[in-house]
Amino acid sequence: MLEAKIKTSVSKGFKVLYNHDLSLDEVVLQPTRREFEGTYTFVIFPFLKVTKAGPEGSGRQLGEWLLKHSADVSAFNVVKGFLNLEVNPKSWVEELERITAKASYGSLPSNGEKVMVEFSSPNTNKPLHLGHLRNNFLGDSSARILNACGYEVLKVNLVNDRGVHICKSMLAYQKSGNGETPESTGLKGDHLVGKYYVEFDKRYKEEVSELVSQGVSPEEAKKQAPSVKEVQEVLQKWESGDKEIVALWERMNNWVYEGFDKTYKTMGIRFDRMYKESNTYLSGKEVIEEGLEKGVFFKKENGSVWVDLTEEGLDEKLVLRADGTAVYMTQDMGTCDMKHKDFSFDKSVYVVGNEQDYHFRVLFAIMKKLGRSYAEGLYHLSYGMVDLPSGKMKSREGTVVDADDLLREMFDTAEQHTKTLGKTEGMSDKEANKLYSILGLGALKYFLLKIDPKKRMLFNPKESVEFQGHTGPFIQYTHARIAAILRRANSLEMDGGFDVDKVHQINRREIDLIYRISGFENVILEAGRDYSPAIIAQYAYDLAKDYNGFYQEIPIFNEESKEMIRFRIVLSSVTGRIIKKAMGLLGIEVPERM
RNA sequence: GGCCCCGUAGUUCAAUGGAUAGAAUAGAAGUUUCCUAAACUUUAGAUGCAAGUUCGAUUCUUGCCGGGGCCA
Repeated sequence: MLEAKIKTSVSKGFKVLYNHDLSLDEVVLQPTRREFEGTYTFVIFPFLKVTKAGPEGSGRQLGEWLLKHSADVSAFNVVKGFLNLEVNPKSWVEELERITAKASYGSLPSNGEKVMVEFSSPNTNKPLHLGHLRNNFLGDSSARILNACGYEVLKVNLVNDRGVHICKSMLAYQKSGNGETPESTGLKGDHLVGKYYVEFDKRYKEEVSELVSQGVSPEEAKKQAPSVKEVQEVLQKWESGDKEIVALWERMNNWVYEGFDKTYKTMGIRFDRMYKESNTYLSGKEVIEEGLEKGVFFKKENGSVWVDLTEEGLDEKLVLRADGTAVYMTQDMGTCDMKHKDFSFDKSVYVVGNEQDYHFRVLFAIMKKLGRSYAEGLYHLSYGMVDLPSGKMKSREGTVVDADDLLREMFDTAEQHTKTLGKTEGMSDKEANKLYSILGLGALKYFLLKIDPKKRMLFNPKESVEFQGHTGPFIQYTHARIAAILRRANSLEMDGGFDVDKVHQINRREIDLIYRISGFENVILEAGRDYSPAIIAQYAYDLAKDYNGFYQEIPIFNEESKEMIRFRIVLSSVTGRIIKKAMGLLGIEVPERM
C-alpha cells in the first residue's frame, strides 16, 4: 500500500518532470541495500533516455520532486544511478495501522478462477517415502498459496491403484501370505503390502540369477523368469474381471488406503477428491477418435496412432499402440478431459517429478492441438529429486527413506530437544505431544519446502532435524516469543491498539519490520505466480529474523511512553499474525509456547 | 546418439539484468541481574572455465568441462 503510493508518486513525477508516461509496473522499487540510507531504491539507469540527463542529475531531480510532492518521502540520496528514498516515520506508522485494521491481510479477494491441484498420486504397492513427502508438501502448500491468491482450489489425488506393480504384491501374497492381515501382523496396511512387493522382487532376482547361472544372458533371463509370466497372468485376470483376483486386489488396496490415510493425517494433508486409476485407465480412447477425425493424430501402417509435434519442437509420439491398448499418454488425455468436466477449472496443476517434464510438454501440446479451451491453464509443477548424502534413493538397494519412519524420528527429535531445553514445564502430556508434532512436522516441511521446487535437493538427515538457524522451528520459536509478549500485554491491558498521532519516532528495527510486513501480499502473489512455496518460506524466515533483531534490541515494556509500548505490542501482534499466516501457507502450524 | 535441467563460501541454500553476491551451518570471538539464549552481535570465507551482448551479467547467448534426467 505504501509502496504503491510511492510508485504512483514516482510515475507522477515522471509525467511532470519529463512528460513521460510510466506505468506502475515499470516503476520498480527495490529494497535499499544495507550500506545506504533509505528503504526504497529506484534505479535510474533505464530511464536516462527519457530524463535526458546524467544518472546523478536525473536522480536528484526526481528526488527533489518527490520530497516536495510526496508526503511519504522524507529524504533521499543519489549514489550513481540509484535513487534511495527514505520514508516519513509517520507513513510507516500509518502503514502499520492500515495492516492492523485489515483482518483479511494475507488473503487476496477472489479472482473468480478455479484451479485444480493434483498431487501425491502414489502407487498402491508400497508405503510412501521421502520423495512423496516433497511432492505432498509442495502440492498442499501450492494449493494453500493459490487459495490465498484468490483462486477456488480443488485438491485431488490420483491414485495409481492398478497395473503390474500391485499385481506383484498380490502374487507374492498369494504364494506366501498365509492369510496375514494388518491386524494379525500389527503392520500398517501399506507396509504389509510393501513387504510382499519386496518379497516378489527378491524371488524374481533369484530366478534371474538362477537362469543366468544356467547360461542364459541377463537380458533374456529378465524376460524369461517365471515370475514375469505369472504377474502378467494376474494382470490379465484382473483386467478380465476375475472374481478372486479382483477381490484380493480390493482387499490389499484397502489395506494400503488405510495406511495412507494414517500417514496423510499425520502430515496434516487432506484431499477434496480422490481419483483412482482403475476408473480412469480406460479413458482416452474417445480422444483418439476425435484426434484422428480432426487430423491431429495419424495412423501408421501397423495401426498404431501417433501425434506429430515436430512443429512444437518435440518429436512424434505414440498415443495408442497397434494392438489398440492404451499408453500413459492415452489415459492422461482422457483423465484431463474428465477432470475438466468434473470441475471446469481455469488452471490445472500437476505436481509431478521432473523426470516427467517431457511427458507433460507432450500432453499439454496435444491438448492444445485438440483445441481444448483450458489447455493454456495446464501446468506441470515439476520438482527435482531428493538425494541423500549417500546418493540417489534406490528402492532396490534399500536406501529409501520411509515416510512413516521419518515422521516418527522427527517427532522423537522434537521431544528430545524440547526436554533438553526444559521447555515442557507446566505442560500436560497432551500439550507436550501436540508440541512435538508441531515442531517435528514444522522442521520437516520447512526443510523440504525452503528449497526452490525446480531444483534437485539434498536431504541430509542430520540437518533436517536441526532446530536452529534457517529452520521451521526457528520461525515457530519467534511466534512463541511473540505469543508470550501478547500474553503479558493482555495481562497489563495494553493490547488495545495505539494512537497513530502519538507515535512520532521509530527506529531502524521497527522500520525494517513494517517494511517486511507491508510486502507480504506481493510475496504471496509472487509465490502463486511461480508456484513456489520456497518464496513464502524465505519470507517467513526473513520476517522472523527481522523480529528477533527488533526483540533483541528494543525492550518492549521497558519504555517510558505508554503509547510506544502499545505501538510495539501491535507491531509484535501483526508480526505474529503474519508469521502464522505465512507458515500456514506452507502447511505448518505455529505454537503459542515452546 | 537426440532433447531437457543443474554447476555460487568447506557444506546446504538465496539473489525480477543493477550498487561492495545474501543467509544458515561448520570455524573464531562475544552477549543472560532485562519481555523465552531453539535467540542476538562481531569475524573470516564463494559465482566451474572461456568468449560475446550490455552503461552494468550469478542472471541473457555460444563453446568447453563436470553432474543429473528423459527418449528406444
